[in-house]
Amino acid sequence: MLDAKFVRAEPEKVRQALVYKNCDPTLLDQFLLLDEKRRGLLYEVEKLKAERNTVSEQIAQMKREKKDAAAEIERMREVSQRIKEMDSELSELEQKLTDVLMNIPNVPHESVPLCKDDTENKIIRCEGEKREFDFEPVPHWELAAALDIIDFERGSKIAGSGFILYKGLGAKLERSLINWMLDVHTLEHNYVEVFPPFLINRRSMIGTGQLPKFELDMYHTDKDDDLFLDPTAEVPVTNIFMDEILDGRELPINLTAYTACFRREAGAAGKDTRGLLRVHQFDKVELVKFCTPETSYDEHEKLLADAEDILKRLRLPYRVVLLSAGDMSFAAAKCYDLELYAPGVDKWLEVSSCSNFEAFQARRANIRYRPGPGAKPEFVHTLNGSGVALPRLVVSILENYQQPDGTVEVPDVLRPYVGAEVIA
RNA sequence: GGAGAGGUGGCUGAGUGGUCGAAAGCGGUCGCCUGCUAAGCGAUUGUACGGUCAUAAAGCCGUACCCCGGGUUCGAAUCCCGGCCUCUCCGCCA
Repeated sequence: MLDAKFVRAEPEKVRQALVYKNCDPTLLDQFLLLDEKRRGLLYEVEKLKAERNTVSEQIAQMKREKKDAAAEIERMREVSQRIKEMDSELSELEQKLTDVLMNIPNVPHESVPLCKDDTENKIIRCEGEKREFDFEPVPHWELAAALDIIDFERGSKIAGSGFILYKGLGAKLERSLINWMLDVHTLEHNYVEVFPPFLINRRSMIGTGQLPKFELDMYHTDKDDDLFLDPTAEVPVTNIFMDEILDGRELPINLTAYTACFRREAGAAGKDTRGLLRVHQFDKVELVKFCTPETSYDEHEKLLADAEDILKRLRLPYRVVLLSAGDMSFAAAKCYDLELYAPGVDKWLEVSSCSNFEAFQARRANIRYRPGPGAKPEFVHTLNGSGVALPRLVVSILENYQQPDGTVEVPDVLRPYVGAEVIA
């Protein structure tokens, strides 16, 4: 959520954000109109409340002196009635105002290309060499089926399409990757590991910006519980400090978490759905940072480097893409995607989005810090990035490390975890 | 699932329907003092929204906030109802 004062002061920046992030541009005018109305009404009702407070005090005084206050009480009865009516009108206005504000996206950082779609995304750099094959590389679903490490049919049988059953060394590879990535981030990148709940309440989903706009993308339990299945560890981990005031001296706080992630992927039907490319449940190791506004863009680069390090250590070819405004998420101010090359499907696959949300999430989730002793609390800046998401990483490993006989070499760094040099 | 207790400021913890934004302590900040440190003394110390000012800061004025939402009342931290959460005991269970 943006600061109402910012929207008032910089309407043109907000209008631009609405246009380039493909949101309803009239939201700005709705906001300004409602805001104006609200301030007028607020002034009126507060005047009445001030009167009520003074007269109530007089009544108390008169009662103490045993004087008759019947006339004042009668008058205040009417004033209170009036206040009640105006208050309910006001809270209706405020509800509308919040609804509007909640649907206004974050403003892109000045370094972000202004474009409504992905056509102006910038490839910042490519890392690692694409492997030269002296045979025709096959897609991961063929490799996995032949090696019997993923059973797509039985996964579907249990849950539905887009749900994966890993087997044998496939399951072990998955578990190894999770453990290895967590070890790298905690032991070498200075993150603290957390293991959050996988079911999340509505308030938290609003806090990070998944709601109210994207409710249909989420799995939701029945009305009595009103809980959502974790779509990304960003949600439970960012909300750890909801409604708290952090000590500025503790910042930056770096957290990493493994969670399963659940997404309905409504509206993505038929697109890249083969094999592991787009699934409803997947594993992910996430990186989350809380920092001061002064350092958030430096921390953003560090976050990117920490995620990239995983891909470098696995010696996989990838590229770094700076997303344009229209391709970024609703809450982000700036975002880099990491895309791994997968030779079997001959595609660049997104395995991480590293975003700086500035104070957008912190304002919604009410996460503040005290810059110094006795100083006023300020909103923190929050950042997160996948470090990294598993299915497409597995795709890239299988397809890049495949051998002519259909077996797959295990990357060096994973061998102690998998306990094998080859998946055969 | 059943029974009970409770949710107060950065923290601990009092609290009477009106003089409570809220005692006290801790912590923080500023100053004094002790030649350093520790201790001591004095003062100060919540947040949000709106207004005033020049849509700067400070100041000043107002309103709201003692878990959340309703209600009673001229007036609610205080009384009533609903919800959420925490703790204890029992049940069930990994």
